[in-house]
Amino acid sequence: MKEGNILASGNGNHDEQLYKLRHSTAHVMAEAVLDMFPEGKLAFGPPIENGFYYDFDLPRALTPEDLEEIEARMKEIIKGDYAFEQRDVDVAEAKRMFAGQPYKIDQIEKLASGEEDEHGESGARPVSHMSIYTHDHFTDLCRGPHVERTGQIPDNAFKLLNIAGAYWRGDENQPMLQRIYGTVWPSRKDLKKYLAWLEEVEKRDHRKLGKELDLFSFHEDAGAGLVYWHPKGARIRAIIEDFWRQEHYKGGYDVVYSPHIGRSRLWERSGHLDFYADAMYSPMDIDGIDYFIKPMNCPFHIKMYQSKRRSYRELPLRWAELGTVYRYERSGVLHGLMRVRGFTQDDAHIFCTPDQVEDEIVEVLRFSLRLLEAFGFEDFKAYLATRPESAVGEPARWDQAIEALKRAIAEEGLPYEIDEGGGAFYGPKIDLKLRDALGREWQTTTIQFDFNMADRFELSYIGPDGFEHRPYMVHRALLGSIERFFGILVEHFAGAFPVWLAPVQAALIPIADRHIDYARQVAAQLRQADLRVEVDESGDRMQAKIRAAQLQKVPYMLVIGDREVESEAVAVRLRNEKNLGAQSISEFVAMAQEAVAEKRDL
RNA sequence: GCCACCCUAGCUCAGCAGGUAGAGCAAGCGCCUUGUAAGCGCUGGGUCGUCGGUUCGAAUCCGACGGGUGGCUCCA
Repeated sequence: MKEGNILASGNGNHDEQLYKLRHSTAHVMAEAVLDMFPEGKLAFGPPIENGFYYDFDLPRALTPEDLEEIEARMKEIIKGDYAFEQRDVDVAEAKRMFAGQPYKIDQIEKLASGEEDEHGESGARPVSHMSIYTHDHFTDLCRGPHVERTGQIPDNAFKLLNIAGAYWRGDENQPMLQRIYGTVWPSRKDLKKYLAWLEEVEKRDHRKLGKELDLFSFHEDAGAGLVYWHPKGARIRAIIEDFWRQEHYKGGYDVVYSPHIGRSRLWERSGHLDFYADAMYSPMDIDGIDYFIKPMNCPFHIKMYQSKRRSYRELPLRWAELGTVYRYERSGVLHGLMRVRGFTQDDAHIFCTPDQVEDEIVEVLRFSLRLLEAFGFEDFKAYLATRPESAVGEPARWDQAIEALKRAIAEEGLPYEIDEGGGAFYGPKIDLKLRDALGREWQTTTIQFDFNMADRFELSYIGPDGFEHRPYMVHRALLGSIERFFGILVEHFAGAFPVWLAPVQAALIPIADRHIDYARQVAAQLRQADLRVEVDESGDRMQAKIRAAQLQKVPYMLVIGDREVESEAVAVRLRNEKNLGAQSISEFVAMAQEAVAEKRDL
């Protein structure tokens, strides 16, 4: 997950300034840290989106109190207004200067040998000189650029945010370093804006809202990463799934169901046991035969394909399934609904002839965008993932498939980036990321070109020539995982779901107990009109009932007192605090149904 | 899995120089019968994540395990 750039200036010069500011602040922080820990070892400290970090190897673990002290020291360095001075040194001098800094020496050697360039990319040319930057008494190996003087860093617009562990060079076999994340902005106002954004992120956290809105839970005593859908969460999920199913039928798909476990031979054949055994749940022994709970649905759909002879005349076959899969995710990566061990893929496999595959991929892209737009998302970006190191299939087929995916993206006019080596072992893929209401990117859709499974299972169809041919497979999930997509929706809407998704669309609020009977009658009528309603029969006063509905983010609050009973009406209040006054039941039904049909907020 | 931190009633949290637990909200009951974001009162509720250790004595100190948070690595 990447944080959105809330300044979103789109101004290249501005970005350059921010880069310098953040990079320079990282250096100032490193100096402050070394002041506190003279024996500390420096690793890398780059600027990043919205801030910077610096990795250190320190004699003890940092505490939040240390951050305050480091910040105070940083302010002094800024006040000192030291110049950032750049110069080039040769390898020998660089090694001398960083003699006590093993990570820097490592970097110098990698640069000198050409093993890595200054971006950490491999295959660079050996260099004889390298750039260093000095300010005050701190020097770092660095290609810059920096601001001219430390005094140009606004001392009231930076903040150290948190401490985290990070492996040296991102390699889990290397030492664990301590990383300090910080943020810095051109002005105090910008910093405040960013901190407010972070607060908003926290407020919308789906784990917090999930609890407050009674949508789902996890149970440590019953297993980590396994989701329990409460009635209200399940209600929303059912709506999503119903909509999904209808759209798929309309889009020329068929919906299928498959088992949750399968014999080991299935997973050997598919290659999953070779490539992903570590991430699969351990086998269970049934009558002396190993069965695995499924980490993917594809082998099952393949078995169905094989259930009879296929003709080119019935292709493409588009089989979709809301298939729940289980994967053993390492404990440290679990995160609310976003990363779980049991989840439901909105999966589908398309079996087609080689000359159909490109059209199919274009159509899947189109279909996916249409589906996601229905949930209120508008901003998408594509990522084209190419051949990973451990892959099957000849490079020529990969190249051909990648070209096909490129053409599909071009046809939809989507902006895209190449994700080098990010493909699945069985084929390249297009991932879609959407941007949510806070500007954050989330990966949902994945469309994978798979020319491996069909080979492994020796799939075939009879062509017009009467001979057997190998079909191509496209593997796709559009919402991704239903659990994760639901979490994204919760955060995107901050729990205030549009009417069509709201688990309770209207809260009926009788002012006094004598209005309860009428409220129940109204509720029955609304249910007949396919609206989801609840009558608040608690002993609370009206104000408290409104507050309760408001906190539950119920779109419509229907207040019922003597006047409404008398005139067979309801007094409509919206969750945005607008008061629409009295409406007849049919008026309200028409309004609510329209909001549902148009998938509107209210 | 790795580093750091955290785990006290359903929820949010207080209790931190070790002397066997509190608040607000929620819940149950009662009073009030109410007009657009919290009416009042009473009551019940916790083997302080689990196990082990130190101690006369542990929610409080130490260790292991489980779960979580922020990152790193990983993500078919």
